[in-house]
Formats: sequence, structure tokens, C-alpha cells
Amino acid sequence: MGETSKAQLPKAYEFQSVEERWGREWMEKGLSTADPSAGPPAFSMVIPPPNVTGVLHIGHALNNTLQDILVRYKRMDGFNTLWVPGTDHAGIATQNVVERQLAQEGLTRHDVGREAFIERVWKWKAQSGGRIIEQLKRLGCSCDWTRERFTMDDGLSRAVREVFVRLYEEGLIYKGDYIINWCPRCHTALADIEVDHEPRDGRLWYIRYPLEDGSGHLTVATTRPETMLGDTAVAVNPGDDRYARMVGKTLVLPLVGRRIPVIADEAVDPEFGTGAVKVTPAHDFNDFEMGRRHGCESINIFDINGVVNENGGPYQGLDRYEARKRIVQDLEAQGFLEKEEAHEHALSQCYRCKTVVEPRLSKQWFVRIKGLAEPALQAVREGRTKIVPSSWERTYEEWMTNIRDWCISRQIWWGHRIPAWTCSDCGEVVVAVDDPTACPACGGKDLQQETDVLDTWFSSALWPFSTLGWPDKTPELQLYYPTSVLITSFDILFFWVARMMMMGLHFMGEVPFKYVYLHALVRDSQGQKMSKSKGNVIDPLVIIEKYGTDAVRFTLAAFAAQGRDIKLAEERIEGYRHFVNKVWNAARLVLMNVEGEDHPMSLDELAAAREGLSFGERWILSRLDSTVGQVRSSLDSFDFDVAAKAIYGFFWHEFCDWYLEMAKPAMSGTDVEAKRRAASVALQVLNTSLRLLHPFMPFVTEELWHHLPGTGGYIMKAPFPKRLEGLHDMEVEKEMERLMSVVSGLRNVRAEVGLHPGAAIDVVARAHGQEAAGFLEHHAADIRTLARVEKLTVEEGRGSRPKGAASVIFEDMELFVPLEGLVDVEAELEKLSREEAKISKELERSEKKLANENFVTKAPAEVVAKEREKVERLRAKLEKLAHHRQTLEAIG
RNA sequence: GGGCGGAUAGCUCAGUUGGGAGAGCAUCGGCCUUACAAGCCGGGGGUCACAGGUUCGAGCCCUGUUCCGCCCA
Repeated sequence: MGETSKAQLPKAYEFQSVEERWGREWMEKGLSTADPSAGPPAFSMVIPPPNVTGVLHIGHALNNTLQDILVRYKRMDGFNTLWVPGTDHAGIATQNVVERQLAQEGLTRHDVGREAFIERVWKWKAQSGGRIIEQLKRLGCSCDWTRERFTMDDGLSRAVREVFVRLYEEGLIYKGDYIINWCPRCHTALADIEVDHEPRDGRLWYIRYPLEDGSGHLTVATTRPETMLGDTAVAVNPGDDRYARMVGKTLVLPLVGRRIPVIADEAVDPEFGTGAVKVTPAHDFNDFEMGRRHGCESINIFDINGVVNENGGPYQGLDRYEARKRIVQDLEAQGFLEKEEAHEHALSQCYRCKTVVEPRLSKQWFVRIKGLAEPALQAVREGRTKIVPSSWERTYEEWMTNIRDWCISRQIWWGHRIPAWTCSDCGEVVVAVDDPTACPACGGKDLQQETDVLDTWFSSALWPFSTLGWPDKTPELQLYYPTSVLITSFDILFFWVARMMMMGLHFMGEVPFKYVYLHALVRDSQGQKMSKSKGNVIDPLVIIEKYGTDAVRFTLAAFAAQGRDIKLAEERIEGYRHFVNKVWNAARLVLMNVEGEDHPMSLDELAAAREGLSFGERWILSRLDSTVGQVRSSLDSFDFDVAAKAIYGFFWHEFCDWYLEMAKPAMSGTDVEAKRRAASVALQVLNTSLRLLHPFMPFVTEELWHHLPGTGGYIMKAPFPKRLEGLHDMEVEKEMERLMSVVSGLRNVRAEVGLHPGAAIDVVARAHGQEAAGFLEHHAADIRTLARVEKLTVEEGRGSRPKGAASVIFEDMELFVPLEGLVDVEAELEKLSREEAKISKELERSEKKLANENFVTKAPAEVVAKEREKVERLRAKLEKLAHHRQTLEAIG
């Protein structure tokens, strides 16, 4: 190549133009477009579809960064990859958005009507929905954008109908009157898990219910006195002696006058309140069950707004809280209120709008869940799907075991309308994939479709196969199902993951994904949940503008430790931006030095020619090889943080701080061969590092890739580094550690005596033994370069300390830096004392250990031997330190 | 009430069959040493929450306590 233009990099990395350019080019060239015909091995993922109303928040940024890291890794590593993007129609959330718009015009959805309203939602979606998709592109996500899906697409809607009909025909979907969570604001039923519980200070009211026979009363305790309008019994525990004689008697409901029985039921907790509870089957889950067991009537006292209805007599028309106030007042006035006390209880709120939900008896559609949950449980137990970190498997097990039937009908308009029709003539219910034109029972033409829509999670439960074309038998399904990994946040384990497991197993006969990686939540630096009201939100788009996408991605990956929340502060991102810049500048240096080389050696050539390489070259290649292994194995086990930190530490502190410094003399020297070798090693380490880094920082690596000689195509499609035979060398790595400590020791001397870092020093090295002398001779050149030593003299044997010299002491060598009067004796003595104290303490500990007979006899022989060796070493060193003290004191 | 996780340097965290307490950031000191001041070199800083136990030996294993976070009821 040898194009000089390649070396001309700007001094600092400017991410704006680079990101835009490569983002566009990847897209135009379709580099992330999957090709099912290319065959296995496949790696596939489906995106957790963000709500179509959403904007990218930091949680999305984390989630999608991790997915992209994995998919880029696998793509480079030769897999046929597919990452399906898309959005979720988010029934309630989206409907809320459009209803708010209408409200500004003074309209409700009922004013415009169902058809027009839905049309309006689609219009909104076309205009401002799915903004988040553009933001994902900005984040660098290499999804297959040609396969973007939306849960309300024709294809996915067909899958929804198909699933509904099949489940219905199998008897796994039924309709019935049950108590459900009702949101009086959204006007819809909610599934159990769509309700958030929050502890609140409330009150407990004690109310007297008189016995019909006038023989006294029974006091019940309740947190919701207003529901007494719907009471149809009072229950006590059958084992509760206090109330045994009351069971079977009749009470007169205060304010209402209804006659209600006293019943005995195990579900009653004798410890709570008075041990007697009012039973309101239409407005409490426990009471509903109890009422069923005892055949109690259910009286619905609220309308859809949570306002008392005609069953509430004089309280009709009052909001539930107003009714509570009035009822408590009336009870008190009429002497029924015994007392009230403070009581903390769990407040149930709609997860969408935070309105307090109202348990309510109504006609709803349910999925019979037990039979679906069982295979989903088995799949995880047998490891066909593995949850990472595995601690979640227990939670999954727990939840799946205690799962209840799933309420799937919602009384909203935006969503998949339930494909069930009722014949007006004969009452026949028809459930069908295609809209029926006539009643199959009586031939009647007047068929009314169910007005409810399905829970949004019903359609997202199908996502892993509906996006691949199901129910058709597509090549995509054939190759990419089951998907390889699902990466998502732990908070939707139940909402989504569990349901995908059930549906996937039921309809595909196979798990939807082999691994589920659950990542944590992103919190602020104090560990607080980010929220707009707290004002502690870090907006990924803002910080991407400020620091660049690569820095943001790398930061998120570096903090993505398993099982721990991510506490994110802006300074962290700033720190990793420095790393991006470091990569850039290392590349500048390397490029400057390979500029003149026509044929830099490849990594294979270098491995083959290993014997002829310098010590430093062998070392950095060995470290590179270890790093490749570490990055691979960490990514394979979803330890994104470990992978990120491994490459960070290698690149910055080993490659830049040590190798490039060691290589500078050769690279700028006159020995042509040495020059070519050094530049080749630097180039290949850089090349490999960029490929290791690409999944984490796609943009800067792609940019640099095109400046590197000997590269072609896109780094995005370049092979992910593999370990090479013959690069790894433990001996060299150990030797380098020794060299590093010598160099650090000398640098320390410089710093301690306040010597200018640029000034060269002379060193007299006294080696004890041939081995140490050999080491010093062998590494003289590197020591001179790294510690800026002018003249290095190696002597063997012992001797006195040269006058006016600072020193560094090792077990087998002493290094003297003659400073001719520059040395501060006091400071040197102080340093010596510090070191002596440290060594003495260590020695004392070891000696104590060895004096312990138990240790010597019971500990493994090698451990004891190691300890003895250590004592020897420490003693030798201490001796030397003492010797130096003497000579120093003599000078002073 | 049940379950899970956490407590290690000022901050955020590593610490993998129990065998010499680490990193990054921050801080302090010195340097514009020809890739990078978004940088380089060096230093200081820890009763590993507390109390017991097991062991020759515990940050790591066991028991209990305190505090914090989350999930479920």
C-alpha cells in the first residue's frame, strides 16, 4: 500500500463526522443484512422491542449496546447473524398519547369513535412513532434494518390471531366472570403483574356489625370501609375460639341493612385486626375466592370510573374516596365505628398511569396457564434455556410455579382486537383467524366482534417466531429459530421472557432462545433510580453528542457486571472518551512508523519468526494472545465488563505504556530489519486490538481500519482475532515483570530526588550472582530506554555503596544512581526506614507462621517451602537495607 | 411476612477449589520526555460492616447481628 495519506490523521479524534459517515455507509452497503441462504452456523437475536412511543433512555442504550457487542462479535467470528429490530405497539401507553392529543382539542376517544380513533393512532405512529429506531441507529446498532417489525404489522397480527384461535380450540383460552385489577383511569383490566405495589401509610377502621338477633355485634377491621356496600359475608378463622359460636349467625350490614352470614374460612388471619374480616367478593381478590367457596353473592358497587353505582344506595354517584369519607362519617355518627388506627398497607397502582387500581368483577378472557408453564419450567430446569446470571433461575422457577391464569383482554381500542364474534341471532361464539361472514350454527349474518383487544404482551410473547414469518414455514425460521440469546433487563423477566418461553415451546416445540442474559438497571451515581422528577436522568442522546457513541458504549459495557446495578456518572463516560482518544493516538504513532514499510509482516509471519524477535516484541505478542483469549472467553460468558477491561488494560498500559515506548528506538533507528520488525509488531498488535475493540467501539475502529495498511473491506466484517500457536510465552511474561520492577524502581528514584524526568541518569548495577548479572546485561538496552539511563554499568558481587548515590534494592541486585551531592541523605534514610519497616513486618509474619508447628506439619509442602523461600528473600533484602543504612549514615 | 443480592481505598468495583489485599477514577508531587496535557512518570491511601465459629491459616467457608437495595405477598 504505502499510501502516505493514510498516516495523516488529525491529532485528536473527532467523532461527529466519523460516526455519521460510517453509520450511513454500513447501512447503504447492507452490512448487517442477514442472508438465510448462506446457511449455518447461525447466530440470532430479537431485540426487546421498545415501545413505539418511546425515546431512547439509558436503559435502552445499555440493552442495545450489549446486544450489538455480541452480534458484532459473532458476525466477525464467522456466524450467519441476524438481529431483528422492531417496536411494540404498547397498547395502553400509545392510546394514552393520542388521547392526550385529543384532550387538547377538547375531545375524548368516544367522541371520535373507535374506527376514527384507531386511524388517528396509526397516523400518529407514521408521523412521530418509532423515533427510537433512528436513535438505535445512532447508537451503532447493527440490526437487520430490512427486517424491522412492528407488533401490529399485518404479519404479526396474523400470528396473533393464529395463536389465539389455536389456544381457544385447545381449550387454553376461556372467557368468564372473574375478579381482575381494573384501572379506573385507563378503563381496562390489567394482568396481575401490571400492578405495582407500594407501601403507604393508611388507616385501619374497626366497624361493628350488629347481630340480627340483637345479641351483640361483631367487629371487623378494614382498610377499605367504602367497600362494605358490597359486603355479602363476614369471615373468621375456623380455629378461632373467640368467634366459634358466631359462625352461622346472621349480621345486619350497617348503613345498608343487608342480612349477611358469618362464615368460617381458613384464609382468615386471626392475627389481623380483630380476626374477623368483611367479605366483598366483587372487590377483593381474597374475598372473591372466599365468596366462591361459600356461595356468597358478588355485588359490584363501582362503575368503570371507580364511582359508586346503583348498588350503593344513597352513596351512588360518589367517587370511591368521597364515598369512603362519607361512609366513615356516617358509621361514626351512627355509632358503628369502634375505632381507627394508623396502618401501613400496600397500595396497588396501575403500572402505566399510577392510578390506584380497583379489584373488580368482570367478564374477561384468560389464558389457562398451568399447562403452558410446565414445559417452560422444564426447559430451564433441563438447561435447554440457560438464564444468566443463573441466580435468576430460582426466581423464574418460583414465579412459574405459582403462576395464575393470565387475563389477556383489555378494554381499550389500540391493539389486536380479539378474533371472537357473537351471533346476534343464536348467541353462538365464533373464534376464527379470518373474519367470518356468517354464523356457522344458524347462518345468521349479524355477527358482533368482541370489542376488547389483547394484552400487548400477548403479541410480544410471540416475537421470537412471529418476526421470523410464523405461521409460514420460512427459511428464516428454519435457520434462526431458536434464537441464540435474548438480552434484556431483569424487570421484564415475567412480563415478557416467561411468556415467550411458554408460547415458543407451545407453538414451535422448541425454546425461543438458548440463553437469556439479564442485565441490571442503570442508576445514577448515588444508586438512585433515574427519573425525570428527580432530575438525575442521564440522556444517552445528550451524552452521545458530547462524548461520542464509542465512549458511551464502552462505558456501559465496562460497567455491565453481572448481578450488579450500574451506577453511572458522567465523569465515567468522560474517562472512557480518553481511552477512545488513546486508541486514536496510538494508531497515529504506529502509522507514522509503518509509513515507509512496503511489506509489514503479518501476525502469522511474526509467530513463525518468533525466535528472531526482540524480547519486547515477544512479550507484547504473548500479552496480545492472552488478551485475545480473555476477551473471547469473557464475551462467551456474557462478562462484558471483564472483556472491556481486559482490552482496555492491555491496550493502554501494556501496549502504549510499555511496548510502544520500548519500540521507539528500533522504529526510529537505522537497522532496517529491526525497524521493519518493530513496526510490523506494532502494526499487528494495533490491527488485532482494533478488531477486538470493534464490537465495543464500532466507529473509531472502523475509521482507523481504513487507514491501516494491508486491510481491506470493513472491520465490521473482518475476522475476530483468534489465539495463535506459538505466541504465548509465560517465561517472557515473567521476565518482563522483573524488568518492569527494575525500571519502576529507577523511575521512583528520579521522582524521589526530584530529578527532571527528561534528564538522563547513570546507573551502577550490582548483581548478586551470574543469573542476575545476565538479566541486567540482557536487558540493558531496554532499561536504558525505559528509565532514561545514559550509562549502565553492571558489576558482580558485593561491595560498599558508592558515595552520594541513591539506590534501589532487590533481593538479588542493587541499583545505584550516583547523584554527586544531589542525593538527599535525609530523604534516602527516610525511604530506607519505611522500606525496612515494611519488610520487617512481612518477615515477622512469615517467621511466626513457620514457628507454628501446626503450619509446618499440616499445610501443603509447597506452601511451606514457598514460605521458607520468602523468609530467605526477605532476610537477604533486610540485610542489604541495613548495609545501606550504614553507608548512608557514614555519608551524612 | 417470604425470597434474592450487597457491605473491600475518598468514589465505583474486581478478588475464580481458603495460602503474600488489587484496578479504574479521584487526590497529591514532578514533567509540554516529538502519538496523545483527553497525555507521561511517581507517591499516599484499606481493623476487607460487626460478633462468634471451623482451620496451621479466613476478604473468601459456617452461624448470628446491623445497615442498604430489589422482587414477591
